[in-house]
This record gives sequence, C-alpha cells and structure tokens, in this order.
Amino acid sequence: MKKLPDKTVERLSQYRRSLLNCLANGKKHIFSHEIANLHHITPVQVRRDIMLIGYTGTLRKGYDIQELVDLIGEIIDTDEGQNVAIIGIGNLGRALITYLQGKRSKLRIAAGFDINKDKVDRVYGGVQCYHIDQLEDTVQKENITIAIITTPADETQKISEMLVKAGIRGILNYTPTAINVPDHVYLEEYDMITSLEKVAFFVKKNSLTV
Amino acid sequence: MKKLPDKTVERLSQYRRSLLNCLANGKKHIFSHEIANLHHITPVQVRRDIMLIGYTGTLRKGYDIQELVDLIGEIIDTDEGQNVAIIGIGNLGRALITYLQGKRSKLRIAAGFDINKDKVDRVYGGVQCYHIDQLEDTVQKENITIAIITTPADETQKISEMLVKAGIRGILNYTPTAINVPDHVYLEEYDMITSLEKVAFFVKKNSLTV
DNA sequence: ATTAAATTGTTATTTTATTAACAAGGATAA
DNA sequence: TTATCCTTGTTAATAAAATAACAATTTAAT
Repeated sequence: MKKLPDKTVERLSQYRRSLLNCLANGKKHIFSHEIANLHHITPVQVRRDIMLIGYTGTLRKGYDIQELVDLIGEIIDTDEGQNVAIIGIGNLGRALITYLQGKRSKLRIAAGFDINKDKVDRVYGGVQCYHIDQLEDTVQKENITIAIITTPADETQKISEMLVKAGIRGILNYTPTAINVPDHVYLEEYDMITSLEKVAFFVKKNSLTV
Repeated sequence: MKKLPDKTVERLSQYRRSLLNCLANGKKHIFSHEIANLHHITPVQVRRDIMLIGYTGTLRKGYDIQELVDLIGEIIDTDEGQNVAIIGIGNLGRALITYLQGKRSKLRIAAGFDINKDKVDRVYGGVQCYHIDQLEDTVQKENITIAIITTPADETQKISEMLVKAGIRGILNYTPTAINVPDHVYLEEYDMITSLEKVAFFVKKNSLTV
C-alpha cells in the first residue's frame, strides 16, 4: 500500500468508530455524505480517504459498513493487537483506562506505572499498577509496544528515555513538555493547555469581528 | 493584524510555555534555534511564526523572552481573561482542573457541571460543581465563554446544544462523538482513541519497514 | 424507452503549511 | 581595519492537505 497521509490515518480511525456505531444500530450501508456529516467534513474527503485505502463502494448504495470496518482494521491494527502501558496513574491515567478498556479495539492496556507506593500493586479498572522501576521487565514480559505518558511535566524527558531503553516503539505524550526520542520511536504529543488556548484565541477573535 | 495560521496559533501557545519556563530559570534572551529544539521544529518555522506576530529580535542576541511572552499574551489572551466551564467531573474533568488551575494563564476555570448528585455542590480543586440544570444561569452569572466537554459519549450533542443556548462561544470536545454547532461558536475536537490508534498505526508501519 | 437524479472514483486545482535560500547587519577575532 | 561568522527577517520553492470538477453508471421516475 502506498503511504497514507497522516490526516487520512486519523480520519480512518474516526470513521471506524462511527461505523461501528452504525453497525450496532443495524445499519448496513452508508453514503459518503453520511460519513461526512458525522465528522464535519466534506463527502469528497471521505471518498478520497476511502479511495486511498483501495476500498470501493457500490454506486448508489454506498459503502458496505462491515467491509469498510474490516478493511480499516486491517490497516490500523496488527493481527495480534498491541499492548499499551500508561505511565502515571493520576486522574488522566485513570481517565484513559476507563476510556479505552472495553473498547473492541486491538489495543490492550497491559500495565500502569507510578511511583506512588499507594498506587503500586493496586488494580485500576482491571489494569495492574507497577512501580516505575519495574518498567523494563514488565514491558518485556507483557510485550508492550506503546506507552502513554500522563505524569507531571518535570520528569517527562527522563521517563521517555526509560521507555526507549525498555524497547517501547511508540509514545503518546500528554505532558506539556516536549520530549526527544530516536527516529525509530514514533512520537505523538498533545497538549491540553494549547488546545484550550487555541479555543480562547478564536473566541476572542470572533468577538472582535462579529 | 493579518490572519494568523491555525498552526502558528498553536505553536505560539507552546512557545509561551517554554519561554515562561526559561524566564523562571533566569534566562533573558533566546535564539530561534533554541526555541526550535524545545519543540522539535525548525528554527525557520520559529522565526516565521515570530515574524507573523510582528515581533523582531535582536541580531546575534536573539529574542527578548519577556517581550515575546508579553506579545504572545496580547495576541492569545484577552485583557480580562476568559472563564471556562468543565462539563463532566469525572477523571478527565478532574485531571483538567488540576492541570489548568494555578497556571498563570488568563483562563480561569469558573465552574464544573455534572449530573451526579454526589458531585453536585462539592468543590474539586477549587472549582465548584453545579448540576447541569444550572448551566445557563451559571454561565451568565460567571460570564463563562468557553466549555470543555468531558462527559461520556452518549449525551454529547444534547450537551452542546445546551452550551450553545447558554451563550458559550467556544467548545473543546474531548468525547469521541463529533458535535455540530452554529458558525459563531468555535469548536475544537480531540479524540484520545484516535491519537492512540495513530501511534499504533505508525508503530506497525515502522515494524514492517525496519 | 427516455430522462432525471444520485452517487461513486479520480484527476485537477487551490489552499495551507513547511522548508529552503539568501541578503543584511552586527559581533568577534585576526 | 578587515574578514569571518552568526543570526535574523523575508521571499521563493516545495510539500501536504483540502476542495472542486466531472466522467461514469445505476436507480428511479415519467
């Protein structure tokens, strides 16, 4: 398969979620403009994304939802699934656990890590919490490939180095501190304050021009 | 000021945070390549962003950090600041409260909302939790312009309609359900599962090609 | 049977974002 | 003083993403 654009990958994940929803409601086929409406985008964009993954709908009948879901799964997921670690079992870490567990995703939260003795060895939403010192062992034992960092800002770079050393292949960083990782580790960073400030900026802007 | 690109706005918010950090460490000036290193981007990008907001550094001395911080503030913030509501005081809502409170930002979390009787009328991290029925009153009383939705997925659209009706001007939606709002309301959506699946996709891809 | 309407797949165009290129000026060193 | 090296600001080029345009084809309507 040719290289998928970044944004297309993101949208495919989103499409899949709405599509699963549709399936759950007994819907079998869907038009590009229906998908588009569910995601504030244009039908062209949807058709283009679907074209890029090589799926083809039926003229005037739209896309077979199950087939499309399956195909997106083939693209995004691995056959065996991947195991995920959450670093930092604070509010955000726990939010992610409740949020991700029980989704039919191929991503399984295999372990949590913290330094707080009160949290270590407890189970949160079905996820065992280990001390951060056990990171390397646990990552290997549980075959964890992805880590989500939700710790306070200070320690971020040190933690990311531990993760890389432990053999993690992808990191999702929710702390406000950007980190550096070697090329072979995929890094995605997201900063909630930035998102909020962005909203604030555009609210301000709209107030001025309206 | 001419229109700032979306991405520039995001980066300015991020620059400001690292710059404040630098200030706290007693640093007074900074070069474009230093900012770039802190954010995994190129010095050109930094210079371009700074050019776009009309600030000018000193040749061979870099940018005056305090001046730059102040200018970014003028652009992003309003003089009086803006008030923010958090809808849904679950783990994510509480994470946001701890995360945002006490930052020197001009964004103040003025109220939380929930439907759970146990949470209503309690105070979380200094933020009063109201019943969702009190939304409209409280938004007006507290002059709230921005809302962050952290409720479970099902109710999202209904909540967004309540928010719009209450006069909210910007929404940051953390639920996995996309919502529709009128044009005068700025909407930013972020979906944690999508981010995670994106990481998973690229980890998979790297494993194949390496 | 013919026409009109709907919907896909794809190429072309436009817009947005990033990167490269480089002139200009000031600091430092010889 | 003169030459060299940095570092900025800006324009030009490239790349990525989104949108528009439209041919093709099936269904439905007349």
